[in-house]
Amino acid sequence: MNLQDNLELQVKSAIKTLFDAELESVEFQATRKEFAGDITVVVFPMLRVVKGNPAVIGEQVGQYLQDNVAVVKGFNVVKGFLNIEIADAYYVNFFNGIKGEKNYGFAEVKGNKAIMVEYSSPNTNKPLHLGHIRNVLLGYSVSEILKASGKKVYKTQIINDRGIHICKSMLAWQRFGEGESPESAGLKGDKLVGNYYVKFDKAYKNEIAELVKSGVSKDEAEKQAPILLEAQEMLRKWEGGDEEVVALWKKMNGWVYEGFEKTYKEIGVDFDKNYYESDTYLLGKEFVAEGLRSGVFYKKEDGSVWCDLTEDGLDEKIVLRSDGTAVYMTQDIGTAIQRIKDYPDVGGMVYTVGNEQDYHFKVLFLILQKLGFDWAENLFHLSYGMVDLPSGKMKSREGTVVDADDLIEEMASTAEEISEELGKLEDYSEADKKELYKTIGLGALKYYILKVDPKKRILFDPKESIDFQGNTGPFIQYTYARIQSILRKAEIEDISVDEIELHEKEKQVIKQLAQFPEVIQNAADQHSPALIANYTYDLVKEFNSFYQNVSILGADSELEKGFRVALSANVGHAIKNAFSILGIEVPERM
RNA sequence: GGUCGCAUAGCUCAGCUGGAUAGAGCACCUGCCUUCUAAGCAGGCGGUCCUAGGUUCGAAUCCUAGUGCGAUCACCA
Repeated sequence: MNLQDNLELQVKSAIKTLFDAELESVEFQATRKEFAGDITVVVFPMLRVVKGNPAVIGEQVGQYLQDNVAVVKGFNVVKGFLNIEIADAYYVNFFNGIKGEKNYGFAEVKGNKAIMVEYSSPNTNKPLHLGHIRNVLLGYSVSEILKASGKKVYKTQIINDRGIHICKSMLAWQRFGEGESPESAGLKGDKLVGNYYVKFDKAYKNEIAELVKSGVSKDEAEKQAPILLEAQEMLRKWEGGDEEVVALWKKMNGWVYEGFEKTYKEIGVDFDKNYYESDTYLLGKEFVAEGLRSGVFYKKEDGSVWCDLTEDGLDEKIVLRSDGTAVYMTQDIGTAIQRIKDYPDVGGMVYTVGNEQDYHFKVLFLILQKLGFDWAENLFHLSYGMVDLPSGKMKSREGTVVDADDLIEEMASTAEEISEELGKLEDYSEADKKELYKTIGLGALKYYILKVDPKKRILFDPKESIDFQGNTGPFIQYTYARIQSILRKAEIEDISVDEIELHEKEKQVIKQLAQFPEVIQNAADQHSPALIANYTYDLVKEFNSFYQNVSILGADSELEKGFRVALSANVGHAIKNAFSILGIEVPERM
């Protein structure tokens, strides 16, 4: 039983004994630094069942605890706050319990239901950008956090491989490409296809301008531009299975997938399974027909199929066009069902998608419930805020995007500049240096994005580079590296320490360490890597303060030295584990 | 217009189910490298927690209204 649970029981029995009253719960908080004590009981809520002066009640409860609980060695009362001092032995004992535990913080997998996390849903007509990076980092981290909290997790993505967007790139390539390929151009496939998407847009705009000049209204021109009509025709051909179009579609999508794979690999994320909308939209259609039979949906005169959600406070939603073709919703219905078919142990799903789609997912979940799937109760939209630039939204067509690959490279080269300046890596090989710069650069980027609450939007200014000092990834990596340095030098056998007087800084570190498992559970419940990031930062701050104020290798006794080395090692494990569920690597040196 | 989200120091962000004098980092200012890596430590400066009401012993936190910003309400995805 942990300290707080134990104290809760004791406080309850104190109230019972002293005042013959029943307490529902006890409110605890960490004791503020300016007061003596380790944990604080808030007396005010007790006034509901015990009448009296909170300071006096605090005194009495405090005395009771001191008399009856071994680990309570003292107390003081400030206003309605009972500050309890805990004996060092408790913390030493706790530490001995977790000493050397490499997996500290991680829970065992329990239950037989798995969660599927979707965390990427790219269109195949353009490369990944900073917005995708946030999406991917968030989802990957939430997957790892869920695993660490004891859940079985499948990671997946949905690739939006069909539709007018890819036809535009295909058409532009046909027209202007002259057979260009990633190999011939020396370009990543996604970049190449993205270029043709931009080329399409240029040609399209030119045609609109021409039409407007010849007297057509702008609205009309946007609808009539020949190149657009041709792209639409191409989409129809694709849906009709036209061999030539399908072959081109396969070829260009293949280029894009290769490019995506490279980027994912650079970022360091992976998927257990990929889904393609071209595979799942048909299943969606089947279930629309099914829903039509069961009365969940209804058909309008023009043949389009709708779901009436007005009773749920929402609007009517189209699930199938009048010409019988699928809409976004159709595909998502199909994809969800397909996933459960493929993985019957999945009991819930998490969709990592931007908050611009809040409404869409509200509707999707409701429709799946109406269709009667029991797992539809356990769907969660992990909705995150957009990443905006000072100039506003990122737009691929207008070239105002921060490209994912470029950004990762820039981060590494910033890390290189800083490292070179500090000059601590003289004896490193070029290859090792390069590896390290990548670790640090990516660490900075990932931490920068993950430390903020997912639902808040991020304003990213490319001119102001991401920090490497203070509350940053590299700061935490640096602390880890210093710990490893100590461990390399320590040459200490495993010493068991039962009785030792703790230095204040040591106690603070142990307290912080003790919270880790709970923080993971919290982060899992709230789907928030930010909680992990902030926790890690606090832990590292405590450790650094300890490190700078207390000599570890120069401790007065072998016993103390051994204890401090072991404590440092455990902080190292916690940092490494915390960062691993953020998807960030830690270096042995830096 | 309806709905949803956000608003805390000059900037970037914490603040858990309501609890003590609202915390960090960056920036600015002071100290600390002859001792385990100074990407660090110790300290200083800096706040109308958007506004107004309400609930409560107690509100940055909960409720109501308003303001500002963003998103969304397509036979687009």
